[in-house]
Amino acid sequence: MTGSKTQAMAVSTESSDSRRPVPDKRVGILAAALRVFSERGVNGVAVPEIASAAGVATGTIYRYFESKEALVNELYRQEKAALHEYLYGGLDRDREPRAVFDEVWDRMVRYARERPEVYRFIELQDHQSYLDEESLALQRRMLLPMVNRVKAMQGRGVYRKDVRDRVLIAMGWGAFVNLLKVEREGLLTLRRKDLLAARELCWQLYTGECPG
Amino acid sequence: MTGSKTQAMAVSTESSDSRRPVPDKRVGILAAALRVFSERGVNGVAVPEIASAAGVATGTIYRYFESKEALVNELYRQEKAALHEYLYGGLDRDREPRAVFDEVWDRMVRYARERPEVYRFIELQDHQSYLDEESLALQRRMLLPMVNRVKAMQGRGVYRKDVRDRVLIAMGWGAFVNLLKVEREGLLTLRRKDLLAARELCWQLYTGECPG
Amino acid sequence: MTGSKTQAMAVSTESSDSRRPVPDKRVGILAAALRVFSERGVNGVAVPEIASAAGVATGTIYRYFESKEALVNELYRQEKAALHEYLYGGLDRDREPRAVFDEVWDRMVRYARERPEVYRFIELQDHQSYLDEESLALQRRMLLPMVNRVKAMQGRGVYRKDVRDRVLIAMGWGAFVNLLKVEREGLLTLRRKDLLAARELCWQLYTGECPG
Amino acid sequence: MTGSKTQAMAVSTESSDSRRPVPDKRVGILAAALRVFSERGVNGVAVPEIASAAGVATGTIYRYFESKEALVNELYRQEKAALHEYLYGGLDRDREPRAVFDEVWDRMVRYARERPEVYRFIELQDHQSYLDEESLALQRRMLLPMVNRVKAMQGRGVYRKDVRDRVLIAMGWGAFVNLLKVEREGLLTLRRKDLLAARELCWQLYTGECPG
DNA sequence: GATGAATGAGATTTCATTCAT
DNA sequence: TATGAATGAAATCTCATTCAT
Repeated sequence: MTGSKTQAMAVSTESSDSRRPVPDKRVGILAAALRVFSERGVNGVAVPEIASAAGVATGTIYRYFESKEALVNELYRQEKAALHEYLYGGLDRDREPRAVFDEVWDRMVRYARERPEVYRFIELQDHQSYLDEESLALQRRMLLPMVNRVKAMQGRGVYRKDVRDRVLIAMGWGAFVNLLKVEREGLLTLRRKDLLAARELCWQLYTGECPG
Repeated sequence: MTGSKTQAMAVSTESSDSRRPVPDKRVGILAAALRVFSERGVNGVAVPEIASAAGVATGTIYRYFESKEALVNELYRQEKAALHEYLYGGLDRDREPRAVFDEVWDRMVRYARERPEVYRFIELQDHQSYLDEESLALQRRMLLPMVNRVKAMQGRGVYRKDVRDRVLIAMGWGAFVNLLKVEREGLLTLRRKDLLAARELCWQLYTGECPG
Repeated sequence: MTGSKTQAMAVSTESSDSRRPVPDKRVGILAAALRVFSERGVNGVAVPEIASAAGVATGTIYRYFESKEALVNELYRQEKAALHEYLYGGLDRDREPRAVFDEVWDRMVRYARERPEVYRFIELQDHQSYLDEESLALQRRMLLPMVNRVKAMQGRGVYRKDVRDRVLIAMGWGAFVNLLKVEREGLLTLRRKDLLAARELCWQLYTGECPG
Repeated sequence: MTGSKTQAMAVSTESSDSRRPVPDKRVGILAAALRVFSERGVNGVAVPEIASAAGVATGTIYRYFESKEALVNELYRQEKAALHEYLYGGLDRDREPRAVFDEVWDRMVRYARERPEVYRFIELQDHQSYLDEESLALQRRMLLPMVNRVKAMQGRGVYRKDVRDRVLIAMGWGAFVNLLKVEREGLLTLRRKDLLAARELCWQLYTGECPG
């Protein structure tokens, strides 16, 4: 973990010594839970449904997780961390601000396309009552690097200073996430052009630059 | 009781001296439901909890609503319509675009301060499975005037044209709503200055204008 | 009550001194209860439904009857007694046995046509758990005159002696009542001819006579 | 699928050595439901009571039946079919009409002795509102062979022709069933002699023959 | 007396969790 | 270890009865 190859390390650790063609029941359960939770909410899904979505018996869930609540928390933390890693992992923060911004935005879009359930799940409101202190702490911890990045950019005169860092972040994130939500609800189909325009918009929102 | 007064009596008794002194049990139930739903989600609240929040017995809920589902739909439609009315009711759309924009934004903020549960409830994801066709139709119908307004502004060269109307709306609304959500989660406290800055930001987002 | 004009007496008592165009709420409630009970069973009807069928408020039921159970018992006793009176009241038992038999049978049929709900209600099984000791006693008491009549007819060599009185009665009554039930279920429509044939059959059942 | 053994194996495993040693929870629930329904009516019994009569937990009922209504229908169809099979199964209809009649009657009596709850349950009125189209169709279908038998006997000059087939059946069945009902109500105890006499009576009812 | 909204105990049904196999 | 039937507490909904007007 000392070097720069975080991702590579992770991969080699993963594949370790024995061929693991079956990605472990625990993983399958979490994946299935993510799928059904993102569709119908945490409270809207019964444990046996998670089990059958995962192709295991109900009881098996309880061999891997103490309770539904524990499963929800674990899933939340895993997906939150994975998203964070996907967005910021191996990011070269020394490049041009705009390039870094575009890279992160593109990763956000790519992730939304690859694993749309993740955003749905993370933005769910109805798991709030399930989340334990550790999950809430993670939530806050994950925010910090973003805040620091924005602060730094403001300090360097790249991002606008007339709006507080957290306000900028909240609005930028909300704009992006709601775009996905609206598309998911079928009110809008996002084409390549739209996404580029939205990226541009967001950049202007952060920096205060004008179009054109 | 011999003359014509019977009716008059009844009427005068009815309207008495104050506006709606009895707020009606139905109204109380809806208000209580809004409160508890916005806190723990629709699936997270049992009917007896709604009842006790409303100060009535469980059975009373069912005198006013066919089922929990019917209650959720009615509440959704009521709040959606009330919000819409609050934001756009009596709005003078012929004033300066910026003045109209500011007015709507200020109403959004004011409503969020007066009735914070409404945004929480309306933005909940977990009532989606409860919503019937009528509610979904309302959802779509409510969007139209907004789209038309944006289209008109784009046509008049006020709002930027390089971003599709629905994309603009989705991002603007998402930015605002997430600001509230983040505040609610305790990650941020919005001061007067922040809200004005956010308004400015959003205007720039719509128009493409530059700060300063 | 000393004379023979029982019926006339009853009528004159009924109309007494004041015009009673409204036949008393109590009577209306019992009538409505009979109607709905006979259709959906005692357990299948809620008290407010009885009330609305009677055109009174729910609470009014409880001004006239202590409970649903009390209402059921009263209705049962009233209808059982009324049926008994209709079938045997003022019957001249000294006429030809066959004439008496035909008369009773015809009354049974007439009553079934005039007030079909009565048979349905009385033959219901699901009020058994509601019936109190008094109702059960009436049930037994009502049987006695029939048993005595059959015994007398057996003694006079009119009805067959090779079958016990109560067996004869049970079978005759069951045959008649099931005929009505089957018609009610829509499996059969009883024409005049069928009813005469059934009467003949029943007479032969009681007496052992042959057709023709 | 190369050999024939797969199936053969399965079969021999299936039938093993003893006749259905495990009477299956489903069967137990149906049996318990029959018992309690026949005593207090379908509407008079709550699901937990069925459960405790069956020696299972309440929730278990719902693993085997979709709803109380589904349970009632299944039970109804099962018992109706079983009764029909018991009465007519393997019957040699080519024997003397009287012998066939006696055989069926005796089976009716035997079944009433072995499983008295079946008649009680089937003749209940208060499950009518529960019965679905399939059950009602079965009801009608089950009647047909009886009607055909009676028609045939009338054609052969065995049963009387002056009474319509369905009227004969309704009266005969009603006579029998009410005999049982009266006995169950404690108004009568049926001895062997009574049952033989009743059988004779019923035969005469069908044929028009005279006693002696 | 009459009303019918309100009540809350009880009915039906669901579901997180356990446990015998 | 995995299974999935079984469990019973809790959820949704009904209804006999009460009581303020």
